[in-house]
Amino acid sequence: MKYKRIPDETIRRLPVYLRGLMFLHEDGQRNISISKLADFIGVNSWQIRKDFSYFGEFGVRGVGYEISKLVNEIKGILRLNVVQKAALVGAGHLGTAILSYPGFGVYGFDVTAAFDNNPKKIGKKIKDVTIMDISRIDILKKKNITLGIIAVPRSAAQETAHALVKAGVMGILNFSPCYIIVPKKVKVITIDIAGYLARMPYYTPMEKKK
Amino acid sequence: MKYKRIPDETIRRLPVYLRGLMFLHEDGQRNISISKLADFIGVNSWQIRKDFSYFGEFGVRGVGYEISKLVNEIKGILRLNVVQKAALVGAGHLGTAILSYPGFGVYGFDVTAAFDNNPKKIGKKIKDVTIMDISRIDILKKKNITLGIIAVPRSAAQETAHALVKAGVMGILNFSPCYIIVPKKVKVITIDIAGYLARMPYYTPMEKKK
DNA sequence: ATGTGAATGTGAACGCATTCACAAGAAGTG
DNA sequence: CACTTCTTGTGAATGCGTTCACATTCACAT
Repeated sequence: MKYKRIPDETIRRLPVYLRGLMFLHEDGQRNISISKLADFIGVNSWQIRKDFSYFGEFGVRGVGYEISKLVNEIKGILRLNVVQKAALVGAGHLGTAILSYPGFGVYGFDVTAAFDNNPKKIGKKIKDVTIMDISRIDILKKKNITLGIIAVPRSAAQETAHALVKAGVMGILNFSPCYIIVPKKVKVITIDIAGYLARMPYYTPMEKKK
Repeated sequence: MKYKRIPDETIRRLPVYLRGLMFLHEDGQRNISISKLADFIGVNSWQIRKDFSYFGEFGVRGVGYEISKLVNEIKGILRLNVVQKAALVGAGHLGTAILSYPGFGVYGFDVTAAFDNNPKKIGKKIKDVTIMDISRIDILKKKNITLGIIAVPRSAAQETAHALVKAGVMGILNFSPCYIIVPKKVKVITIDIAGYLARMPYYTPMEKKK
């Protein structure tokens, strides 16, 4: 394999592959061919093969892949083979859903800290995590937490991001529907939940009224 | 303007532009230049201009854009200028968060129905929406609801999708971390919340332990 | 040993989206 | 009215990612 720049799109797809493989493994499957995997997760087989080829040869020609090996390889690439700790800011409805969501654990994440600025919420426990006052955010440094999740109202998003960065966070998952400014070294991924739905009507032309 | 196929990526970005423009309008701004808008939402100015150019000329050369006009144009393209009704399936933590989330209203969506299969939840009200038993999903046809939001556990996602399609839904926003099979005419967008976070460690190399 | 079938891995071709460079148009100034 | 400045709109170039076609490798059967 020659060296080639790895497309961002490939990185975006790796968690999808990983997820599918882990579910298959849970169901008791041990080996799989790419075309079966492709059908299971709904992408093209050549796409998966190409994506893997950037990182090495994980399968055996003519035979297929050992799922557990593949899972470990992808985890290694994404650095998910160690537990990654994350902190949540904003314990509203969305924040609560995030703390209760089992999906993060699947990828090896542990949301181990939560903050809010509403005194009524401070001290409450959601799934083993006690909500702390936002002023105590510096604790992240001590706890060695480098990932932050923003689930605050839009108006507070920028200052929250700033506080997280100051507390040593290197990656931010931002659920506020706005652009936030951070130092270049910090990676931000913004998810505008409603924005995804907003594309839908474009693809689903209205039924005509009869 | 010659006709050109419209890139999917352009459609993906339109809600981002729309969101930014609406917020600026709320703040009292009436006119704007693309470069200002680009700074505000964090993309390149030529990207926005190119995206707009697929649909026509919305601005005045040398002058700029009238925000309200631009908002209407984009809403028109995305078919968001009429209220779009959506139905939620799964009233767990995530479902509750979605029902309470103000962001959908910004784009003109109204989540007007909610379903669950847990008898304990049936009849409860969350933000004016009463949760119904999933068996009553056929009501969507009568109510003319053509968008569905899936917030059920992964194991129930496929059957939920099937039920939604049978009830006449043409677009599905799927929060279950799995691929779901639907007829070709139905548009599915899957959001694996944790999957976004899973990319993060790749971009944020671990700090070395000292 | 040899042939057949099955699956992987990858260079090359292709196509699409981003980026660039510049023409076109509007307003303000002297 | 000429000139400058500002900003939009777009054809063309570039570059990146997807798709293809096929060489490669392994297992198994005979």
